[in-house]
Amino acid sequence: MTTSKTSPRRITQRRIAELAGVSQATVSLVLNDKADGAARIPEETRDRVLKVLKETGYVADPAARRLAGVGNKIIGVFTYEPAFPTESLDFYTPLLSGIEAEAEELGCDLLIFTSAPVVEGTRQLFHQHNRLRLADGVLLLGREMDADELATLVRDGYRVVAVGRRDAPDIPYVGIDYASATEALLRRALELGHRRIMFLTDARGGESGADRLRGYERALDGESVQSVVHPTDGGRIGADWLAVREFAPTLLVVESPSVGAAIRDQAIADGIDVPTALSMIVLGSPSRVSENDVDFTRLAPPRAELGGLAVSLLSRILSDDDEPAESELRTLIDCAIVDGSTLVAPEVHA
Amino acid sequence: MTTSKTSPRRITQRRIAELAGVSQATVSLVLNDKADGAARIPEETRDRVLKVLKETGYVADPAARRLAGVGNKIIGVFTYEPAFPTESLDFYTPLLSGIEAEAEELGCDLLIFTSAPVVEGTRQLFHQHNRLRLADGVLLLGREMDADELATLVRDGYRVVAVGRRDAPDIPYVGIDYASATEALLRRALELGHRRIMFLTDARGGESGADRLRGYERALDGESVQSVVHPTDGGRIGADWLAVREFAPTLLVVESPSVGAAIRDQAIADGIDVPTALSMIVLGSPSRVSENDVDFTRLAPPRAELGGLAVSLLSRILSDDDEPAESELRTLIDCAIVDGSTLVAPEVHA
DNA sequence: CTGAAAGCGCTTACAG
DNA sequence: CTGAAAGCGCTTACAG
Repeated sequence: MTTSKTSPRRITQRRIAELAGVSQATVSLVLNDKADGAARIPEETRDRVLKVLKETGYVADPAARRLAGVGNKIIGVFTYEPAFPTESLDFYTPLLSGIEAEAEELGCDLLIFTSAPVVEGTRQLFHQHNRLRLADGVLLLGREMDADELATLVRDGYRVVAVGRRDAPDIPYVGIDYASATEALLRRALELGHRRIMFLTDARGGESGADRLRGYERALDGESVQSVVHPTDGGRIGADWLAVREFAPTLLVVESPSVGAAIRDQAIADGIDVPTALSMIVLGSPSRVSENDVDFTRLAPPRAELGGLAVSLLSRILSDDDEPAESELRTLIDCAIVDGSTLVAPEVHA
Repeated sequence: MTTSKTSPRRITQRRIAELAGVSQATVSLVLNDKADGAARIPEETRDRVLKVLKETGYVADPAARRLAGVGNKIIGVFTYEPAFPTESLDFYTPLLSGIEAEAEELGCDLLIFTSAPVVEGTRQLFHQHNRLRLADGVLLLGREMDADELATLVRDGYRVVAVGRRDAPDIPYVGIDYASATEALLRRALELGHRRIMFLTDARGGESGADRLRGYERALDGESVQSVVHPTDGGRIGADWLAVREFAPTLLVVESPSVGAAIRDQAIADGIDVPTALSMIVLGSPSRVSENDVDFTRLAPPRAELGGLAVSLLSRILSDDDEPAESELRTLIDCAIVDGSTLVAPEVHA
């Protein structure tokens, strides 16, 4: 009768009720501070229940609470690529850091959907036995996301927030205003006199890549500039460098920090001085700054802040009393610019 | 009647049953492949249900499953310090990487208990509303853990595995055999002729710190060696370095990689060459190796592997058909030694 | 072979 | 002020 296949008969509200000599419902009421309103529980009873609660160290079964229809303060985190391998670390770690801090602040736990099977390098959100429902809401992280999948999520009533701007309609996000920052940085270069510019873009850039490209184009629009946009997958730096040499720009704009560093090494090796012979701008920052990094003139996206903001947006979406206005559902935050040492005026040729 | 305060009336087994023209129980049976044994469901019915299941993209509510008593493939992860801030990153990241990979392999999600309030730098495991119960089992990560708390966990029937050796009885763990590795490394130094040795220990070392100290002492036992053990909190490197200068060892053993790097900088600044004037051994590795790191002779704990092993031990503990033997519940794995460039024979003085 | 029913532990109207 | 009861969505004996 008292046996159980699971743990040594864990404690329930019914047991607490027995111990305190009240009904199980009363325990629930006390536990959830619903003791005001219609149901006023006398101080004395309340204290008795509270005492037993303390003594036993009881906590309500989250699964049961959830089933009974209350939120359980769990924020799902779905990363489109595995989050902790070293390759992804630079991208995800600062985000997760901000997410963790804000979740802690709000008293939320984080459910990381590692079970989603990886197909062709990308995690599949909807798989049999997915535990999406367990979370009150879900944060979506990744460079690229399938628009149809996002639409399905929203249609099925999941509360989600994407980290990073999304083209897909109806999906709330917090993103970084890469377009403006890129444009501002490029204008600075134009003012210095650069008129021959090459942009080494990241092949798998997603929306944020598109934004950076847009900023680049906006800055150059109407200026008489020789410009080439060259996509790279970061895998064949040698070939990329050859393309750079061939075009011979005075300014090289590189999307990815790691590609930027590799290209600069190539330049040095080829006897081309950066920045005197070739200025460089990088549209991002390595997450872990090591002392010996080149001090690139670059964009410094506030990723930790972004993660935190995504959590708080999601939590407001989930709240009853603080729902965000329509305009707050899709916002961009400013991207800092770091005045590094790799952007100078081009050498003047006769 | 069809309204709901939550999502747009999410789909349930009852709905699936209606659609397929069977009973709700049959849907559950098909879903869980319990269609053999006593209840044989005809292929035709089964297919019909399966078809509807596919079409609707139905997945069972994990909270309800959990409440009904089935495991839900969620592994809880409790970190005694916040996991993602930069300070903790070196310690937690490789562990999480291994944990993530193995969880993915097993089809498990990870529930990170970020909601646990931080008191004096340490997260409190048992707080009101903790969601420990939601996980099938819990992984415990951290340098130091409260023995009483661990005992409570086990007593309350939680299935847990600690990452790192624990003194507390009855608690399963996977740890690293720091004692043997430290001993082996020190013996190597002794063979080279070192007889004046200083050990800069980490103040908050926990069990693994104790193991390293034990290995150190075992190596020196019976040898005629001048030895000093000096604890540091890593905060006052200047003072630590003064202590080193005063004792003037030929070999300095440093527990923490970051302290090791800082001390070496001090040595260089003071004109003391490493390793000719002072050999150094570090009893750990920085998680992120950057090119310009000193190539310390050191221990290289396989942390990612450790994380993965902890997950698989936990999953075996949770399984019905593959429960680990008593002896497998508490195991240590070997720690690699890296032959760096900072350990050489001491200079011979007259 | 399949359906009706109990039960998992909670929350929350609804009666007393 | 408090208790009895319904219901959340499942799983799993137990009857037909």
